[in-house]
Amino acid sequence: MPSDVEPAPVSAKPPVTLREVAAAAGVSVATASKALNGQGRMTAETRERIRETARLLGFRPNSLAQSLLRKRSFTVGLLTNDTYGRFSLPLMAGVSDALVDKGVSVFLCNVEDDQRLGQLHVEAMLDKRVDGIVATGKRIDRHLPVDLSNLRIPVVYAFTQPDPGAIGLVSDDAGGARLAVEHFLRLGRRRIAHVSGPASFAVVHARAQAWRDVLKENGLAESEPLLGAWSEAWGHEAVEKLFGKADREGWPDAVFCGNDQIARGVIDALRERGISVPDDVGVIGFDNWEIVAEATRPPLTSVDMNLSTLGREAGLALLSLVDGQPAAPGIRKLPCRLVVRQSCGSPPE
Amino acid sequence: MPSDVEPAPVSAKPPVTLREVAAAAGVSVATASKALNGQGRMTAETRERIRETARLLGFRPNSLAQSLLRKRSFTVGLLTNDTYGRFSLPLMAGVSDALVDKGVSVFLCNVEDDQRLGQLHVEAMLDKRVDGIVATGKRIDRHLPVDLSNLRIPVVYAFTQPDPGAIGLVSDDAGGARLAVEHFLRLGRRRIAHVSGPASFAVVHARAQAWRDVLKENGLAESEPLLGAWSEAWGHEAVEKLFGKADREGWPDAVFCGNDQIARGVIDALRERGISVPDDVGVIGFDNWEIVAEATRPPLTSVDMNLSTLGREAGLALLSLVDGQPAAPGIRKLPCRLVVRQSCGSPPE
DNA sequence: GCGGGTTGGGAAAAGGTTTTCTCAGAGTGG
DNA sequence: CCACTCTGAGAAAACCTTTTCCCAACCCGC
Repeated sequence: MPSDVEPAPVSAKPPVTLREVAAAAGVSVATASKALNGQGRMTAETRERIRETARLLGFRPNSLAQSLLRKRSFTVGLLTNDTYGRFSLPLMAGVSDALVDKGVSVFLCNVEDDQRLGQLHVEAMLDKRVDGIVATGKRIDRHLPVDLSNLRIPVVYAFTQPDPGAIGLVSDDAGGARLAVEHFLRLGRRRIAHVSGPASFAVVHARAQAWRDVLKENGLAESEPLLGAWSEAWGHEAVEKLFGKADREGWPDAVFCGNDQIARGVIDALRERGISVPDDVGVIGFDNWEIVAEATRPPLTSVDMNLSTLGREAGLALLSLVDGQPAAPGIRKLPCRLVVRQSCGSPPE
Repeated sequence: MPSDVEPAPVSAKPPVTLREVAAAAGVSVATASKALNGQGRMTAETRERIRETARLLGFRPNSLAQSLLRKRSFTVGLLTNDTYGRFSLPLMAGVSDALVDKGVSVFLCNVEDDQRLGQLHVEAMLDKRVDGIVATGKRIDRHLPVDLSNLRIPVVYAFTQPDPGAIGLVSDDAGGARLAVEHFLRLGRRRIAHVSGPASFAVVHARAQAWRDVLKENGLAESEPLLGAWSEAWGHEAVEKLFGKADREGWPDAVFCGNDQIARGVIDALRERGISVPDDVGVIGFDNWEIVAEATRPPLTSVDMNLSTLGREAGLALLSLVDGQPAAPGIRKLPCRLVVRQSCGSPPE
């Protein structure tokens, strides 16, 4: 028999159990358990000896067994249909971040827009006894393709349409839009246009309304927002509409865009027309998608929805729900944040 | 007592157990278990009755208990440090897709580049008795900030540097580069430049070498690749270097870029110089990041690394490892695919 | 009617942990 | 020396399912 010189864990060595620790320390499993969990009464000496033994043996409790008993799996599910992860990932990072300290892990499931897949994943989660579910999506005004309304376990909705009576966390789109428009105003801009995405999105209306409100509050002329697609191409088109007329006096001196891609299109189109950003026109985007915002020339000032904070809040909310603390249902809006780069110029002295 | 009219599951009703099913069907738990799993011997009538009872009660077996017994949790961990998910998400989609049919769920953990976080997550996974781990990252030539080499459970590396003796799956970068350069050649392009990322990346060398090889094989003049950053800005700069000289004869008629962002910068810069893509110069990118590739003007032909296939293969490989089937260690390269859009023009008649 | 095979189903252990209950022994006061 | 209270630790149940025996009853042929 080869002398077991030390490491070489042959890959198939079963984990050490509490029973083995107890045997090695010369106590019962009950005592061992209590020693490691700081429960029960025993001499400090005994407790320490058991702990030391456990450490030496590399004992790690089997979560499965614990979960079975405690009826808590210390696991939550994160459901999303955001394939590209543009929104899900920061959100997931937040959720995960909020939970990792408490020893809670996250099942991430992308259900696309597939009912069957959604059903499948939710059932898998339920079978694995997740403690709760965070539902998230790629837009605020649509449900995921699954029904989470009668689930026996808590559900928190983040950045997706919540079921009635549930807890939902979304970004404060109106507030975000205000941030942008007011930033323009502070910089002395007065003719502020708004170019946004399809009218079918709720956020488009929320942002447009806030834009209008701020203009009105400041006694400025209101106009119609330009609604189109969430694309660069639409940004180009919109510039054509806004700056196509010969009358330079009618040109805006600021464009607030519904997302960063539109903003990028706008900035590119302006440059092609020889209109300077930010000297002639300021531009603000929405989403603060760094990969886009930092690549525009000049880098794009943009509204950040603080998705990772949203995720963190969602995680914490779910956790307190899991702990049985009641929480008021309804939609909670979390503030956005303006990330200033160079597409708006500096404030006047 | 309110008549239990039907739904209204009061949120806190414990799941129905096998014991309850057995009681309701008037059999023992053993028989019930066997009936539901198609094991054991009993009259078809009994089996059917038990199944019907289970269905009626909405019984779903407790995965935790099953896992405890079978020593398989039907759960795998996916470790990544790719915060933006540019690479991880397609990969994860593939992994998940390969596993969902087998009833296996995926823990996604982003460890950033944080040792502590990595340690934490790996231990959590181990405690939860994941059946295996897929390690993935944002570049092929770096290790994750965790040591997975002595883990007792199978590990498959996908799109990250594997430990020696382990199984790794990566994209065939050289093959992908060949695809691009040969595409140019088929279109009649002869002066093919290469603009890529930092020299510190292994893929940069692999792709550049393949580019050089294809040129040499075809008796074309070789030159040095232009190495810089993975950014649009570098694409602009590179165009300045390549097309700055007055001598038009020395200009390339094709640029093969190390990623799509560089390609985008190149295309934009060419347009600004009045050089037509694809008429004067063809451009190919790498990564096929649709969000970029479809927004360039014209849309960008790009090499796709088939990451979701990579993920799927990784998932299947892990699964067979978990099932105890031996697999040859080493790095397996999966082919890339050229996605043709409009940045290279059409083949000559 | 009886030995032997088959059939239908149950009892019990196993998996690893937590928790409640119990108990033996030690210490204390009278 | 006795009754009582602590103290430290163990036995066992519980969580839920699977699986390995095991057993009773039935059927068959002789």
